[in-house]
Amino acid sequence: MNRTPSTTRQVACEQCPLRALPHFRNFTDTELKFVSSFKTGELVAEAGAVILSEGAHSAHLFTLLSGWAFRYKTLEDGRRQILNYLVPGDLVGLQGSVLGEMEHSVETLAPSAFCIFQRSRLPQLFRNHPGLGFDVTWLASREERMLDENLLSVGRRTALERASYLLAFIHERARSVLAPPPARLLIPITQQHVADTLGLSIVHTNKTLRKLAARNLIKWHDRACEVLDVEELKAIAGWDGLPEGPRPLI
Amino acid sequence: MNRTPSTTRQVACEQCPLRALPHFRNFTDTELKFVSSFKTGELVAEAGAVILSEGAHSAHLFTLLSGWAFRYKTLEDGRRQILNYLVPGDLVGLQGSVLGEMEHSVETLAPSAFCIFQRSRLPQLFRNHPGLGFDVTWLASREERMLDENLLSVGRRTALERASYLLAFIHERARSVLAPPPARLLIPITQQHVADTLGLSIVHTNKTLRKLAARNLIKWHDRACEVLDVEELKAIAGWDGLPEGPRPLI
DNA sequence: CGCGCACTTGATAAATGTCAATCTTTGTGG
DNA sequence: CCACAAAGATTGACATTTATCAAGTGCGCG
Repeated sequence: MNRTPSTTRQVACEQCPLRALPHFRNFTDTELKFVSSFKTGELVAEAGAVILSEGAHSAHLFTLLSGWAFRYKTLEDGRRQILNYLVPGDLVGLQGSVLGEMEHSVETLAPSAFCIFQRSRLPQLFRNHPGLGFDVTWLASREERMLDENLLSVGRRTALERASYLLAFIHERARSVLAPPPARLLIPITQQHVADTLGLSIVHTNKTLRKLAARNLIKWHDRACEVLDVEELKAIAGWDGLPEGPRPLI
Repeated sequence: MNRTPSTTRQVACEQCPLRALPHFRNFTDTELKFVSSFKTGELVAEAGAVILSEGAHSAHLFTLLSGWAFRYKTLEDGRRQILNYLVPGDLVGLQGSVLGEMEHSVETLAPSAFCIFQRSRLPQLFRNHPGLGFDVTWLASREERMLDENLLSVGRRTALERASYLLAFIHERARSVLAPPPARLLIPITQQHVADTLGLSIVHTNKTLRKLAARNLIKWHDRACEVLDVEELKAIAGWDGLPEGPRPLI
């Protein structure tokens, strides 16, 4: 789970395939130019790579360009809580700005590429591009809303509701950043990931997922989950879905 | 639980008693002047007042000036999850910026006063005072870190650990914004609040709190909790405490 | 081929929830 | 000043959910 990632050359933001999606708001040329200069490189990693590590200092912020990853924290005895998942376009590492030391880790779920930004240039971003500064805040606020919902889920939903919410949630997030919606969307997670997100044991998670599968709402593949009926999952969880207008991409 | 709050006249930020505390970073005169003009009024409310309501549109941001409050979400059938607590200096309402509609509610726990800001003037803040813009992001990021820890707690800590963490957490936060540390600090919550924060039933919460009381770590008063031994609570939870450097106050 | 990892499953244990009373404190009205 | 109501806290008995333990299956890969 700790293979070394590698850094490669930069691809210009102006040609970023993500940016073309309707999901992301249009940037002005000036903004785009700055973001492009803000980006200092790319990080390519295979599945299971730890990109950021709890307790470590990191000089970087990352935006997931392609692939899948997740944020998590652990207790001393190894208990792990997954906090959220990253889909392409998600910015991560901002939390470290508060004191420089990361309080959570980030690990990839699949081969992934990240854009690398220098944390030290953030003040410059705020100074020269107030609109982008606002966007960063907007993204932080959006992450907070997702955490609120996850907390509600773990604290107050039943095991079946939690699992339904989680899979619907990830599915919706991934859908929104996939160019041509693929025929089948396989979420590359194991049941251990699901368990660590829901705050359940792996055995109980398995039994819960089987119930969803028995109702034809999901299909479990090897190390991957396919959502067959998002609407029914959302209904079980009592969740309305993500309020999605276009969002900034930094 | 729904008494009408009332709005009163403004008190200048330059004389804000909070700002004098070492806990808050110093602002330049220009920054202070802007913040003061950014503030358009004050909201005074008694205990149990709903300041922001899930689903509603709010044109305002609030900073808690004095008192206590909490953020929460509810499911349709009434299950409630408390997301975090507000102590003086905390900014709330930013989340609504993402789409205008609040996705959580805010309610007071004690007689409280809030500074009122116009959400519509946020862009001006970012444009004219990049440092303050960065501060807003910093605050959002800090809130996210607290949520991460709460989520870890609810998802992976045992009932006793959760209760220990929560009380130590609230106690530390309140301590840091109290001018002369008072001899006794009474946290004005009911066991129902604790239950809704920890994701436990009220009965089990009661039994858990009694264990902590039996060990002389806390003392439960009428509608209030007094922490007697923070360090031991932190040890039980395996929590290191808040990394507290000075923070901005907006 | 055999090992490791993910996934399954049944039996049992432990944690937590629900129900139903009781008790205490506080506030209110007579 | 007392009676009473309401809200919060407490407790025991019991039900349900979830965790743990222990095996097994199947598949991919060296």
